[in-house]
Amino acid sequence: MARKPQQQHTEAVRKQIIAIAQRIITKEGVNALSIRRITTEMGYSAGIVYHYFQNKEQLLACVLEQGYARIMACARPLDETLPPDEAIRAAFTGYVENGHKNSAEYRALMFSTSPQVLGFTSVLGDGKCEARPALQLLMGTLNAGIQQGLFGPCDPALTAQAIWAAMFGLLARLLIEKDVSPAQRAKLINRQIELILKGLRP
Amino acid sequence: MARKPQQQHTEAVRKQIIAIAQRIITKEGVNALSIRRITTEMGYSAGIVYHYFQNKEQLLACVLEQGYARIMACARPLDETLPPDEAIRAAFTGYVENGHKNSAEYRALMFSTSPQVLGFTSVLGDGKCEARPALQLLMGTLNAGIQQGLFGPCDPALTAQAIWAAMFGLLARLLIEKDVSPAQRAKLINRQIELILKGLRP
Amino acid sequence: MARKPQQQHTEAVRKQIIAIAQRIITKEGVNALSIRRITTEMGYSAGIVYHYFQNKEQLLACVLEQGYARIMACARPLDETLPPDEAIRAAFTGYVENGHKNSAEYRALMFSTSPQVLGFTSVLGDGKCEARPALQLLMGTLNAGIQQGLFGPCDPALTAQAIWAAMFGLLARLLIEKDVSPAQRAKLINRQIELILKGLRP
Amino acid sequence: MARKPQQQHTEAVRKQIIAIAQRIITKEGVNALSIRRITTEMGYSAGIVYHYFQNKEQLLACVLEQGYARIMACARPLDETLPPDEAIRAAFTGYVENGHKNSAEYRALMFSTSPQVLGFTSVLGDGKCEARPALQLLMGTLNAGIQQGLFGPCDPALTAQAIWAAMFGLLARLLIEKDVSPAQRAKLINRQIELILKGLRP
DNA sequence: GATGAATGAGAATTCATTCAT
DNA sequence: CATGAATGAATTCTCATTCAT
Repeated sequence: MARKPQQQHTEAVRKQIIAIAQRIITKEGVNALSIRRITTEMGYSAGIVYHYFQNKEQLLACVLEQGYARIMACARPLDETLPPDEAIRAAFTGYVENGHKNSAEYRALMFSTSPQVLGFTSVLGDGKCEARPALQLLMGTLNAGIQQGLFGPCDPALTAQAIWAAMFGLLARLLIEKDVSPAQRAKLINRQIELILKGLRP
Repeated sequence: MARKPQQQHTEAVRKQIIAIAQRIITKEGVNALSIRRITTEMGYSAGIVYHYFQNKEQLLACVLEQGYARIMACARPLDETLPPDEAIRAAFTGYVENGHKNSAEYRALMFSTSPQVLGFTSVLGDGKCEARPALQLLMGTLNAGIQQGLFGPCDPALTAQAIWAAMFGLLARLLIEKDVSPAQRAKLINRQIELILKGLRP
Repeated sequence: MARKPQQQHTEAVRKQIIAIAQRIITKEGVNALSIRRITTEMGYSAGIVYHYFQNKEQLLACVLEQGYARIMACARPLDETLPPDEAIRAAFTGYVENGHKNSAEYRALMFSTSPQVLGFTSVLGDGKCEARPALQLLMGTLNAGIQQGLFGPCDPALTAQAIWAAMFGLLARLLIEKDVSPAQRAKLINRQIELILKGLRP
Repeated sequence: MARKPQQQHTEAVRKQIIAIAQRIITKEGVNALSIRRITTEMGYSAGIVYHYFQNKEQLLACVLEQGYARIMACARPLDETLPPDEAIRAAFTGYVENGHKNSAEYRALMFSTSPQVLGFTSVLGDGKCEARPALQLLMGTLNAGIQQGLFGPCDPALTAQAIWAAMFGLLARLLIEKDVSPAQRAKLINRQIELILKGLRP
């Protein structure tokens, strides 16, 4: 009977740690994150973090994993009722805009070379297309397009990776170069998608 | 009379600082860079840096600027004697392979959000195509291709930026995900360029 | 009725704590011992220790006491069927070799200045010979040797302490200087015992 | 001109660090030594230590080296004008009494297993007798005694090590067991030396 | 121009211990 | 009996920076 509120509290503190860490990263980048800052902001002592996490590294991994989940939850998935090309256009427009909104978090996540983070962000490896839901979906859409004669024949795995890398590149630079105007951003997104879709033509 | 050799010496020390910093970054990444390490390796005392640079930040900017110059110098420029599509293929293959070789330095450079660094690495802004020699060249090649009927009509500035972003995205992820096999890397590069070139067709 | 199994359990936990602490000390030295490590290895929470012991210090004293008992149990006692000189030779050879095997534990024990530990490890005080079974035995052997004319007359208590200190010194330094070869170790042990036995001659 | 006082000051601070460290060790043992404590007592900031020493370990080694030097300087060396047995008696009486006076320091030194410290405290290894001046002297005295017919023939190196270990053992236990009365201490020292000298007889 | 002393802030971790539950 | 949350003090060490000399 007494356990539930306790558990809730426990979970709450853990979540609070993650939340504050997330906020710091989002606002000031991953280098600004320190155990001390988190706990000071919480009004707790520094040691408490080691109650809930083994390491700073592990804590960071959790934070980024949560961030990844959030981003993925926000991302409009490929709409399978649309024609493949329209689906791709819609999904990636959403993807870039969404990433742009969660700028710092996305950057911390997608630029991280930590093995733990790469565990769910890496996409280029041979066979990664099967491991990543997003890429799998994209591959499916490509296959559909090919069967419908909308797209020319191609290796769908490699192509999915190429498309993903291209869109990532645009988003990455938009995050790095902060002062691109919204109008220019929209134009770039459109042009990028256009280029890709034309590249897929039979 | 005595000033010139003095100035030369001054310049030499400055260059040495930058060179060592560059080496550290190249070998061990930007986080391994510390004033102490630089000066210790030089056999000087730490304070010396503040005679030549205001800040660590400013020093870093200088280092990266030099790095940028070096990378640009290494990059195979667009070969204007080749047909435009071949020129693009050759240039970007070289670009990615080259960036992959200077991994840490390239990453420090291209992922930096420092205004000073962005001063010569930003590419997405409206009008940036005229400011960046590399993009200018690419734009020229695109124009040539369009005139030759190889490429369909398009906004060459926007297209150059899109192409550049796409290739950057691939390189960026190759740098982040360290364990992509050379074979897979080659395939990805090829597929990416193929996709782009097909996207340019009339 | 329910108390007895409870008490048994209580005792069992206490023993387990001591056993694990002993293992840690034996393997990694006394500095590697921490409450957390003990309880983690037990699958208990850290607080549990304070149900069974007042302090880390007190816990440590208990551990060392047990260790002392074990070492004493292992030590080949003086064989009263042998001639006194042979008995001494055999016992101390065994003593040094045995201490060398349980290196870390022996060191933690014999170098400890904690009053609690000294309660059963001190040997030099006036009258300690009667309080320490090991010294008592040695004294008996000396007396036997004297009566048999094997050893010259002497104060047996003082002599037992001197002999013990001499052998302790050799063992102590063997533990401190880790890289003495087994051959050299054997030679030193022999020489030490030889020196002592000759010193006892009439 | 300005350099000398500077150098003097530099040296002074270094010495002060060592002196305070020495005092802490002497008073409260080697485990009580911390960088913070040293610098706080000096009225300096903690970082200063790393100006003068690379490590805590290195600092400790310096402290102990100094301590070793001091102890050695205090130790009455073997008096070569005395007959060998008298020389040994005098030297070791002085050695034990002296070690007893600098109790904690001696303990920190002689019980340390740090390689750096063992570099000048180890004595048991094969050939160490040639490397340690003190042992060399003792060996010389033994040889003299043998030639004079005072001592029986023996391996002088091994014997020197054995004697040294025996006396070390007595001193070590005197340091560990703090409450041995001066009278008992004197008796023990005498008995120990007696035992050894008798052991050396032909 | 160059040094070396010195700082102060901050980094991650570890630990023994307490206490309400 | 046992837990788990929490603390607070301690640990070594690193770093950018300043400044008198």
